Amino acid sequence: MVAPSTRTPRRSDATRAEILRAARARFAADGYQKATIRAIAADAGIDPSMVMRYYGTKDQLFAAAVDIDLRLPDLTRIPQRRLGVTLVAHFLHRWEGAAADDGLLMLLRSAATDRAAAERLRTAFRGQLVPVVRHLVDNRAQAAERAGLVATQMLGLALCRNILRLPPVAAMSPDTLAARIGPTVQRYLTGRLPSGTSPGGTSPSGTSPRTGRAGAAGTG
Amino acid sequence: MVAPSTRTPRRSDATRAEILRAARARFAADGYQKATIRAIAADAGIDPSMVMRYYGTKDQLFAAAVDIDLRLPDLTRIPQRRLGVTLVAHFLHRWEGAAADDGLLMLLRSAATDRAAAERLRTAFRGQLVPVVRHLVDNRAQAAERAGLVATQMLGLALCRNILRLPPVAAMSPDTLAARIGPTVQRYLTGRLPSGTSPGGTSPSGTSPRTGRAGAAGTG
DNA sequence: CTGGCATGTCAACAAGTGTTCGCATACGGT
DNA sequence: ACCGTATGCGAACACTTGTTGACATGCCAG
Repeated sequence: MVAPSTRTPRRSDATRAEILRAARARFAADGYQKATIRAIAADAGIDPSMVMRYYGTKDQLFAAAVDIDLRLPDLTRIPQRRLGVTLVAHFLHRWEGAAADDGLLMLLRSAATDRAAAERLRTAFRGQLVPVVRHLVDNRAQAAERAGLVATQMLGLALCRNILRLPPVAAMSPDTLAARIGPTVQRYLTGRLPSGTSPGGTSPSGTSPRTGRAGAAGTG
Repeated sequence: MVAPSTRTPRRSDATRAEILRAARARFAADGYQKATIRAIAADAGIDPSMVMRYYGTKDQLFAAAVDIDLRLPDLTRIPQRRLGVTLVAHFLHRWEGAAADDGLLMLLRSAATDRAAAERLRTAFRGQLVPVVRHLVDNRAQAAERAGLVATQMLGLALCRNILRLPPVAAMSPDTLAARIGPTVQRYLTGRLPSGTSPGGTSPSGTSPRTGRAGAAGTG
C-alpha cells in the first residue's frame, strides 16, 4: 500500500489475500469461536493447513484479519449543529454503505464471548473515538465520558440493526436513523451533562463542552 | 411458585435447581457456545450425564435457563417527564442491582453468535418492550419504531457496561448514567420524531405521541 | 535438464465437544 | 425384609476442533 517496493512479492500473495478475505467474512458472520479454520479454508478454496502455514495460529489469523479503523472524520471541521447526524450517518455508511467494512461487526460478534476481541474494541474506543472527542472537549475525563455515552448509542445501534436485526431498527432507512439518533449523539457530544457525579470535573462549570452554545440539542 | 401442590416433588429437585443455577451463571459468563455441559456439571458438582438426563439436550437446557422477564413497570403510572430516567434506572437495577438477573446478559452474550438466542431477544423485544410503549403511543408502527430506538440505547448501554466494560461507561454510577441517558430514552418515547421517513404513519401529524406535550426532552 | 525451494494436499494427532449406555446405590412403599 | 425405581457415576462413542508433519507438485535459477 505504502511503497510498491515492499520487498519480495511472493507468488502466494493471492492465496494469502484470499484467506484473509474468507477469514474476515467468516469472523464477521459467525464470530471468533464459531468461525472454524476449516470453514475459512473451504471458503478460500484451499487446504486448512495453508491457513496455519501462512498465519501461524487462529489467534494470529484473527489478529491479522481485524484492522479496526473507524475512519472518523475531523469533527472540528464539521458544523457544530450537525455533529450528531454526521457521526451517525458516517457509522451507518461505514458498515453498510458502499465501502462497507465488516471490521466492527466482526469484533462486536466476537467480543461478546472472546475477551481478546473485547480488549481490541476497548483499544479502538480509547485510541480512536476518545481522541476525536477530546478535540471538542477540554477536560480529559469528561471527553472520555462523552465518548463512552456515544459508544453506548452507536454500538447499540450496530447491535440491534446488524446483529440482532430487530425488525423496526433494521427496517429504518439510514437517513431516518440519522435523523432519529443524531440528536442523541449531538447531546452526548456537546450538550450539557445534567446533574450527576461528574468524575474529574475540576472546572467550576465543568459540564460544558468547548463549543459554548450547548443545551437544547435533540429537540429538532 | 404458584401452587405448592405442583405435583410430585421429586427427590432430585435440589439437583435440578443446582444445575439450572450453574447453567445460568455459565451461560451468562461465557455465552452459549463457550459454556460447556461439562463445566456446568462441574459447577453444580455432579456428573455431566445428569444434565442430559434432566434437561435432555444443551439447547433445551439453555431454553430452560433463559426466562427473560424485563419486569417493565406500567409506564402510564409514571410521571410523564420521568419516563426516561425511570426506565434507565429500572434496567440498571434489573441487571446489576440487588435482585439482579443474568437473563439479559446471558441472552446478549449468546445472541451475538447464536441465532436462536437472537430470536429470543427479538421475541422479548416484541412481546415485552413494544407492548409497554404501545400504551404511550397510539400508532402501532410508531410504537414499534420508538421501542426500537429505546432498544438501541438500552442494549448498547448493557453491552458497553456489562460486556465490553468500556472503562468510562463501567465507571459511571447508576445515578449518573440515568441522568445522562434518561433524556435520550425520554425523547425516544415521547419526543417529536424529527424529519425522516415515518413508516406506517398515516396520521397527518403522525409523529406526535399520545402524551401531547412533546418536544424539548433532553435539555434538562 | 536438474536441483532447490516455495506452494499445496493428505492424513493424522491430541484435545475437547455433546451425548449415550450400562452399572452401582440408596430411597420409599409394601 | 424385599423389590422397583429414582438417582448418581464412569466410561465410552462419534464427532469436531486447532494443529502438525510427511509427501506430492509446480516454479525458477544454474
